[in-house]
Amino acid sequence: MPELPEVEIVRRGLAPAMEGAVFSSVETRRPDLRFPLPQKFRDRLQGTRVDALRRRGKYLIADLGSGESLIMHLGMTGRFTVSKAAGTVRPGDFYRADPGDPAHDHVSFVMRKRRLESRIDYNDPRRFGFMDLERTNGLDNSRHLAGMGPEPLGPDFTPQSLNAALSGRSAPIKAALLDQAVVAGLGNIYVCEALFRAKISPRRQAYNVSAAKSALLHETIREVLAEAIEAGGSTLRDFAASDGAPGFFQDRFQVYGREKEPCPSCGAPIGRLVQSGRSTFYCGKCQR
DNA sequence: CGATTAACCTGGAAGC
DNA sequence: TGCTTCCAGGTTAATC
Repeated sequence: MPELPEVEIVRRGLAPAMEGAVFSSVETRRPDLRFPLPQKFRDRLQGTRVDALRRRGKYLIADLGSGESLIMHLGMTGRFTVSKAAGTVRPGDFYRADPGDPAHDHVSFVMRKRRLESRIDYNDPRRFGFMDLERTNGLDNSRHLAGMGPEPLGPDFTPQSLNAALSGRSAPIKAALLDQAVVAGLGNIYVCEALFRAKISPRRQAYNVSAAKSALLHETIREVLAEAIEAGGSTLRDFAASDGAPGFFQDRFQVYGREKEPCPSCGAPIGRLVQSGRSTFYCGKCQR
């Protein structure tokens, strides 16, 4: 579920509980998620302060006072929920909207900032998510972040940089945009939406996207991501902000999940095809 | 080297 | 109702 907008919504929800707070308790209920949890995971977190919680593509990164960073990825079904810690709550305060299946609460943190305690639960049924610890220094070259493309909402993502990244590639533009090395943070939904807005066929080979179309695509990528963040992300099945609130951008999808419905631009039925094993939704008439 | 596919894992929806 | 099959927001190791 989580592409860049959803991860950004999660970051904004976790930041008040995590930034400036210390891990007072770390509980793991299994040794691994997608990968084994790092060695001495609890020891390296407990008592450590979080200086900042940031996002890089679909990754969440908590920079710690210890000189390490906690890297978190939500995979497909990862979800963080923030609630007040047991013990500090008053009766009726312990409200956790839609907690999901507790069988999949794999990691829990208790964060303490002065006298305020927050409980953070990580729930992930499919366990495609992971957590890792790396030195903050040189993090951009760590195994998870090395080779990652520019942040689409940042200054390094320009019409020229996108055009250059696409120029050497013969893969379909759909596949190229899913490659995190081209631009960070896009997933299946927002690639479909951005290509529709730019009226580019998902089948077109990346190097055949003209400079003018690259510039338009650059604009539609930023536009669709910014609008999605503004709407609180997209909730298809199980995405929710860390306070349990759903997103609303799914109501504004123009093509994603709308096979056979009329194209909002020309009225022709929306098509679906499978590219690199994933569904692509598009308008065969508008997108060339 | 770049591109495509299979696999990781579970749950929900659709089909029979 | 119950069983089977298909599909899902992501990444990556293996194969072409």
